[in-house]
Amino acid sequence: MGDNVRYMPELPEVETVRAALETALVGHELVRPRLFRHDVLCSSRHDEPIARQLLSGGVIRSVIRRGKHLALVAHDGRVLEIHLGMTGQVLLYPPGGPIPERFHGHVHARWRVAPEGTTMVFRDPRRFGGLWSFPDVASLVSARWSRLGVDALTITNAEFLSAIARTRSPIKSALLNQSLLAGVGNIYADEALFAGGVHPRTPACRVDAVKGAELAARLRGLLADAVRAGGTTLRDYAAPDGTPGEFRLEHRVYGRGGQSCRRCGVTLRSCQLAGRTTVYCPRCQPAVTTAR
DNA sequence: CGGTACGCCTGAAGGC
DNA sequence: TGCCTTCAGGCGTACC
Repeated sequence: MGDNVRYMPELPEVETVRAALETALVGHELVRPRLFRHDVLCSSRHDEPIARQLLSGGVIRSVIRRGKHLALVAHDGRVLEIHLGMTGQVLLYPPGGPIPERFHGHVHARWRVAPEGTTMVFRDPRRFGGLWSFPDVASLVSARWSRLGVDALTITNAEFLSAIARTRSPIKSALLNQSLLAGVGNIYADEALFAGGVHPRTPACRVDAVKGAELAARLRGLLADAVRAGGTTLRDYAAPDGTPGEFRLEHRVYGRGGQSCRRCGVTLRSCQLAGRTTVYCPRCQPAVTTAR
C-alpha cells in the first residue's frame, strides 16, 4: 500500500504533536530516559548528566511551541527543546502495546512516562532534528528562541506587514525566514502565496498593505485548517494496529509543478528560489511589473 | 549586512 | 528485476 506516511513536520504538525504531548505528559513524570545517539543531544551542557538533560525525574509542567520549535518544561524549571527537522517524530506508545514495525528504526531517545508506563520515543531518520537542554525557559529563549519571529499561526496583520517590510528579498524567502516569522516551511509558503495571488519573487517590501493583509489571512487560515486536520500523523500511533486513515489537505501548488492549476487550468511553473523548489501559477500569481 | 549556496542525512522514486 | 542517481528540505555556516 502507498500509505507510508510522508511525514513533513511543519507548524501544524508540530502544533499537533505539542497538543498530544500536553495531554499525555502534563502532570506526569519522565523516567528512565535513554539516549541511543549522543549527537542528537545538541546542547553544550557537558557539565550536566545526560539523564538530567533529558528531564529524568521531571514532572512536566507545560509543553510549549514557537514556530517549529517544541519544548517540554518541567516543574523544577528544566527545559528540553525538541526540533523535528524534516523527518523527526515524537511517538507515544501505551504500556504493553505493540510498536508498529515501520517505527522501529532510527529511534534516538526513549523515555518512560510515570506512573502509567507510556513509552515516549524520539526518532528521526535523517537526523536534521535534535534535542537541546536548558536549566530554565529564560535560557531556552535567550539561546534559541529570541532569534525567532512571531509565530505564524497567530501573527497579526500588522505584525506580518512589519515583518515583510523589513526585507527586499523575494516574498517567498521572507516567508521561509524564521527570524521574520516563525513556522512557515516550503509547503505552506507556496500554498499561501498561491492563495494570496502573490508571485513568489515579488520583493517582500513591495507587497502592499492590502495584498499583505490578504496574504497574512490566507497563511493563518491554511495553518489553522491544517492544525484542525492535523490528527493525520497522530492517528498513526493512536491506532497502531493499522487504519492509517490518512487525511491529507489537498495541495494547490506544492509538488504539482508541470500539472495544471486547480483554479485556472494553466500549467503550474516550477523554479528554484532560496534553494527551494518553488511552484506557482503564472496566471493566478502574476509577476509584479516595475512599469509606471 | 543581507542575501544566496551548500552540506548534513536517508529513503523514495525514476531511469536504464 | 536491480542498481545507480537524483531529489526532498530545516537550518547552521560559509561565502559574496
